[in-house]
Amino acid sequence: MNIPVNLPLTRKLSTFVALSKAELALLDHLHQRNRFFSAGRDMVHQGQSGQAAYVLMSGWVCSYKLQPDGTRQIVDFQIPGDFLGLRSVLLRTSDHSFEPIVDIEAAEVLTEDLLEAFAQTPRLATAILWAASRDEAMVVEHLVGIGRRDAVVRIAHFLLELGSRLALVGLGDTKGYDCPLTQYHLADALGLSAVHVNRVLRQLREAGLVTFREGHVRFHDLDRLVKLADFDPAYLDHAGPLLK
Amino acid sequence: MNIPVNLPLTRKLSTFVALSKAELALLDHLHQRNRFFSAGRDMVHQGQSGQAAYVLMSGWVCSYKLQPDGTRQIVDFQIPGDFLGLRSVLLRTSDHSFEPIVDIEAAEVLTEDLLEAFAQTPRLATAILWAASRDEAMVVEHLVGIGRRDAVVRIAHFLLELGSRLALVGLGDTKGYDCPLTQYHLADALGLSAVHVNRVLRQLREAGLVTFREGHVRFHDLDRLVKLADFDPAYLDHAGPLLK
DNA sequence: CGCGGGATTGACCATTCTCAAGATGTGTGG
DNA sequence: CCACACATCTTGAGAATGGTCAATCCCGCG
Repeated sequence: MNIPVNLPLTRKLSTFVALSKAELALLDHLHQRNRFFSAGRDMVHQGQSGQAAYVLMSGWVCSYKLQPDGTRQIVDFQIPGDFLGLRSVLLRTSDHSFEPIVDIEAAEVLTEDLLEAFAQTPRLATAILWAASRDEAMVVEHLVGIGRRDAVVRIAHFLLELGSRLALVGLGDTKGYDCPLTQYHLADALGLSAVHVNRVLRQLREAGLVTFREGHVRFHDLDRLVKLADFDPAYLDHAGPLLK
Repeated sequence: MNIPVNLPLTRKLSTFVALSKAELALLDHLHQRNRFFSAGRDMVHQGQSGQAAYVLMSGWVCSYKLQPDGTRQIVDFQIPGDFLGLRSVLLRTSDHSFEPIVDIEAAEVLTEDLLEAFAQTPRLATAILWAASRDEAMVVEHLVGIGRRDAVVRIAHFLLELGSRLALVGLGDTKGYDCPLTQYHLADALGLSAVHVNRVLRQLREAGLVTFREGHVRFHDLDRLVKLADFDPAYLDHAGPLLK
């Protein structure tokens, strides 16, 4: 019996807790029921029916809220290794929609399996709750960004945060990463207009800091970019206590 | 043995679940260790030491994050009946600070007491998790507001949301409510400058919609204000499933 | 070849910010 | 009781960040 350690979720959690063989096997077990969703077609889990959560295996998803006036605000992006609708199991979910940005593969996690896993290994439960708490910290950081950072810093910060998250699951490094988002996605996430996103991206590119183009993000001068964005990945690490 | 039903938390939870005598007593038990904090003096629970949560009994608190450049973003306000640092018990807390806006009274909740209460009455646990989930929904709504609403709608929406929350614990009605916030608080919460907050408040006042003055908020034309702000309290109610 | 989604760019506009000057009110020390 | 410091609120003038509208380009696809 071989235990895959290449699942993105496993990889992510392993960064923070050294998981035992049994725990790895349990995680693997949670990844049995794979499902596929098409880009652009909303996969809304709401209320009664949405008793299941998913772990994103490949592809990108965004969770967003639509305004009465037609504009939308993207609350968060999910990348491989992230949960979708975890809160609808643990707590009760808030009412936003999920839209796959590209075709995705996701493992359906049954509530009962998850709870059983929790009961069997408290360490795994801790690790998963850590992940949930990290998601929350990201939403808060997102709030701060929109409220108190100008467009340039906002976009720089966003690209760096994505990079950190992707690196954690092996989908990026200090050079850059693949990124299927359009400039419209950035605009909806960052509270800007697409036109202005375009202008700021050009500015960052011409300053030799970072390129966002043709599905790739390339860091040209990571140090200067980090300094410009005042990027401190502390809220993503959350290391400390959990390593015990 | 008398069971007080006037605790703000009890009042809040009762709106959504009919609590039994035993559950009411348990809630009462959670409110034994009262503590006081002074306005302006940060009560930061971070990491190791902060194993306790509080239930705010009276007064207002805000949770915020400081930026490297000195500006701050207020993430949320807590009013009587709200938890402070609940996530540091259930999950792991993110790293923002708490500051009492006025002198406050708060009941310290020990982790063990809370977990015991959860074990004894699943219904109470559900109710408390509902409250946590509602807090999260508010942060998301806050994010949407900053990202996609202009200053007038933003402020109108904020004042209405506060009104709804306060009404739930008996501290306000459709006429208005007492509110110790300064215009600087509004600015830091809504991602605006204090000067502009002032101008918008004047505008709302002169339009005969709402007055924010001398520690009071008065709704002059609630219907028109709700319409202007596109205010839909759905995300605050979360009724439905929980009433079963 | 024509169409549609995304990216670009310019010109102009407006919401919101910054700076600055007062006004008002409250608490403290003299 | 007065004077002063300090916090809060107000208002004006000018600047700026970011938005809207509109045209164009590029490219993959049926």
